[in-house]
Amino acid sequence: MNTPVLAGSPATAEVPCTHLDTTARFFRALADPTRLKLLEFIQRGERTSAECVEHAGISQPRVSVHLSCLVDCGYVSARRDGKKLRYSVGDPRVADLVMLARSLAADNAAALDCCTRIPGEGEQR
Amino acid sequence: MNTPVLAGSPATAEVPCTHLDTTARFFRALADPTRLKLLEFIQRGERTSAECVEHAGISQPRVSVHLSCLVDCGYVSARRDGKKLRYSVGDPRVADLVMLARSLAADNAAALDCCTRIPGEGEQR
DNA sequence: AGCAGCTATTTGCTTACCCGCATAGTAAGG
DNA sequence: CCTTACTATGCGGGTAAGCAAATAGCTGCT
Repeated sequence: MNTPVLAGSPATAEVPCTHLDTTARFFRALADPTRLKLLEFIQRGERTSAECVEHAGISQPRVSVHLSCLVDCGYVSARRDGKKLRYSVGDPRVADLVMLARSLAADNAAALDCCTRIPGEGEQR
Repeated sequence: MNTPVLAGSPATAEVPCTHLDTTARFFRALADPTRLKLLEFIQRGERTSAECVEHAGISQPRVSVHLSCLVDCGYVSARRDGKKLRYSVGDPRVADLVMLARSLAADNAAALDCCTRIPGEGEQR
């Protein structure tokens, strides 16, 4: 399967890592443009999967995985409505977090662009 | 997809999609336990690279890269003091962000753990 | 039950990014 | 200058995680 974010850490598997590891995973869930897009989309109103698929512009399976991840991580909740599932954001702190991040990111947009690639090794294709 | 990000009103307004990539990158910078650890370390007081290396417990080159990333992303700023560079956190919003994330992550720790695991019982690949 | 629509999982490939080790570059001080 | 201390970059390897496409599994309606 392909649970998007989060999988076992490389060298730090069973370390009594306090919140660091958890928080890092938490952030990683938001570190993907697609999930971020979906989250903000759902934030603006309850959405069905189909709407999410269309909004995200990627395949349904991918969206399904991303949504599952967001649900698992507690960002959004799912509710069945007939044949469909409807997703919504339950925790108001999520909005705060995103807003705060957007504010900071906007202020450092130029620098962030510069930081696109950390090491700067072979890339391209 | 690579939009240059046009900085709009931070804490207000509608949300264009422009910032998505930038914000994702912003979160990605915090999606690593090591960087998170360094950030919180620096948050508690100005630190030299050497102190960061010792605190992080990884090689100096790695720490250098992580610190560069944090600086590039605007989380911390560097100041030269004699031969050394001293790092500190300038923006109070950083602390807010981390605290908010920790709060949310703590509440969803179980779910996050679940998302961490690989679905199949056995091995992955 | 059987069909149709919606959602989740599997497979295979590719890229991103973590690490340590070795080394190159640069700013201070003698 | 030249040396030394500090910081940054290059290389190679390994793992996580992204995507598309095909497919399996549910759920509700007729």
